[in-house]
Amino acid sequence: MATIEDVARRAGVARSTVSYALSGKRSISRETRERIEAAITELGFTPNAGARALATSQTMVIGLFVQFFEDEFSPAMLQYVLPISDAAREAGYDILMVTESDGAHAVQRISSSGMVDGVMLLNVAYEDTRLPVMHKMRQPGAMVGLPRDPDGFDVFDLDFPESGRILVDHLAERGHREIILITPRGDVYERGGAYAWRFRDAALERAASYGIRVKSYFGETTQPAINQQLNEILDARQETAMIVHNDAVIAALPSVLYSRGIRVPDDLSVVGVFSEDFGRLFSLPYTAVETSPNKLGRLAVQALVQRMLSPEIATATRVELVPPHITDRGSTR
Amino acid sequence: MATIEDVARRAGVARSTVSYALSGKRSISRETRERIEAAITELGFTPNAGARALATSQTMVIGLFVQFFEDEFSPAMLQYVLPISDAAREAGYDILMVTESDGAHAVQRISSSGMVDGVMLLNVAYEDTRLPVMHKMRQPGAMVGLPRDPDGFDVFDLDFPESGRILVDHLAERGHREIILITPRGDVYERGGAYAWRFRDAALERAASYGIRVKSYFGETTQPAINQQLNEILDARQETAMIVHNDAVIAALPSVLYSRGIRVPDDLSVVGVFSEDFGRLFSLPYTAVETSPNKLGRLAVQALVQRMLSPEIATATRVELVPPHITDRGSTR
DNA sequence: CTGAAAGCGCTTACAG
DNA sequence: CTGAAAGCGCTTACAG
Repeated sequence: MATIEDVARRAGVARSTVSYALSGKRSISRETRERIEAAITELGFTPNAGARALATSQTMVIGLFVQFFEDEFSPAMLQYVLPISDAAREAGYDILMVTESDGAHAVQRISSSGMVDGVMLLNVAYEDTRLPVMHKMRQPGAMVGLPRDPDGFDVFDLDFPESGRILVDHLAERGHREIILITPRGDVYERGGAYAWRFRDAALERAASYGIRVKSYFGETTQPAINQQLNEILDARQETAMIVHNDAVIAALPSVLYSRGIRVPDDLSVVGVFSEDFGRLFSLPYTAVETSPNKLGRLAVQALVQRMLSPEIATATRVELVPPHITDRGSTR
Repeated sequence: MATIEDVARRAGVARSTVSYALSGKRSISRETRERIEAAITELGFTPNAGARALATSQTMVIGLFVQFFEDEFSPAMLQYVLPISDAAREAGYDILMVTESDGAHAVQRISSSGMVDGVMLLNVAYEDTRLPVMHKMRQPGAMVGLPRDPDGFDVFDLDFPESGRILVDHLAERGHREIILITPRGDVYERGGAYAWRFRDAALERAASYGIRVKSYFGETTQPAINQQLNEILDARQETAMIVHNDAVIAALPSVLYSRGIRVPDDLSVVGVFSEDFGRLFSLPYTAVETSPNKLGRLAVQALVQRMLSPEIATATRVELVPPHITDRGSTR
């Protein structure tokens, strides 16, 4: 591999001149620049990223920490990863994707060895074990998902309480007085998936204010348990509407309803919480709160990039709950 | 951040001694080692990855190049990414995941800057534009998916021709004489997704040898086109069996069949090509060739790691077509 | 407008 | 068993 030294020799200049030609940090005479450019082309020179990182203390890499839980539905994750990767690249950063099950250890390992300029967390739990490590590392951090202690980070999340409320409002306006609510699985609550109870508590409270009765179930996440549970729920059903806040359940819902001959919205009103892409993937004909993974991912990257560029704001805390928006697919009475 | 110099000073030894204590590449007296270890703990020292990479020419990072095509079904991709990431970590490597749409440029950029020790390609096309770059780069490469010119790389793929044959055999043995075949979308052929025609050609040839008539369709990949096409195919159907080699179509199939009252296998035999995880995700009750993304991903990583460790084999070519295996879910006559 | 040199934080022959 | 020093390939004050 050609080094900057090779280029300098070939162009008959000093290494520093080549470096400045590359960075544009000082003006170079036309002639010199052309000789350097020619040499670079002829030698096929690309600066070595490791050497550059060592000299500048900048790797131009963002660490993306993803956790996969057995009890969660994986396709949703990709919706965040892709926009994050794209947004990072647009800002000139590459993505080191880390999927180790011991997330705290992974963050520690990657941040302390200086492999990345910033850390991005996905699938954040309320008491996330990665947060203590994040607080001590020298790089700035951002995340999608609201933890208990977001101090010093950029945090983006859907406004889940408001999501719960507007779905209840939507059904209340249409006269429903008894509602089924299917939530994430119980484990998610125990693990501290804040989105689960933030959504549910707000929905229950709003329903109570209307005098609406809500029957709440922890949804399953794997087959055949999903279908079995749905059938049991539907066997016992007296309610006229259903709110589903569980990706795996809503993905399975159309076939279960078909098989039972339950028509939506004539026999049952259904609303959910999922992204447009997710809905398209599973052909879901249900009105839903859009979860905007795309938007959340991009916002988080942009905020993180800002933070990496200006250490002054490195200690500020920014929590942004994106307002929910209902996509009406006509699945309610 | 503490450096190796800080540790050396604190332990009262030379930098080199600390380095050797870290790597274990020469014996250190008990006392000295203990002093060094204490210093490391007290200072919270972790070697700087960039400096190490510069000194050793090893980054311990694998570049994973993923392409997302509009006309392909994304959830399948994650099934490869996860096992690859896990297998890499087990071997001591991290994953730089690159999703740029210009794959050739991305490989060029990452490999020439020395950010990775090896390159892994996913979603490989027959005439993959990334291959020419791969042939010129200095790092070893591996891929999942068979290109026209695999020279010098480790290539792993499902044996698609054999997959097509055993599915035809499976239906032939059960007496089917007329079969519907739904393939990937036409674009995939044009783009050079070899798995598409390798599977189809072999299936058609085997069917011909039995005197079985096959009606072949390019499947759609997005709703509502999928359902519409399926309905048209089923309206015109005279066949007794269906082979589906298209993720998006098979994911949508259960609800279409439900809605038309077509029972499997009583009214129609159905077989597909998908992984166990994929089948679980979409609750697919169909007999299928297992695509083993898990196995393919891990094999490719292991081969790549071998290659990175022993430059002697760096020029060898290894093409491994994993024999297909049918998972019988009772969806045929 | 350009060069010579120090320094980033490691590893590894070379010496003893 | 341990140290002093060169070198990996860049960037950036410092000088002119």
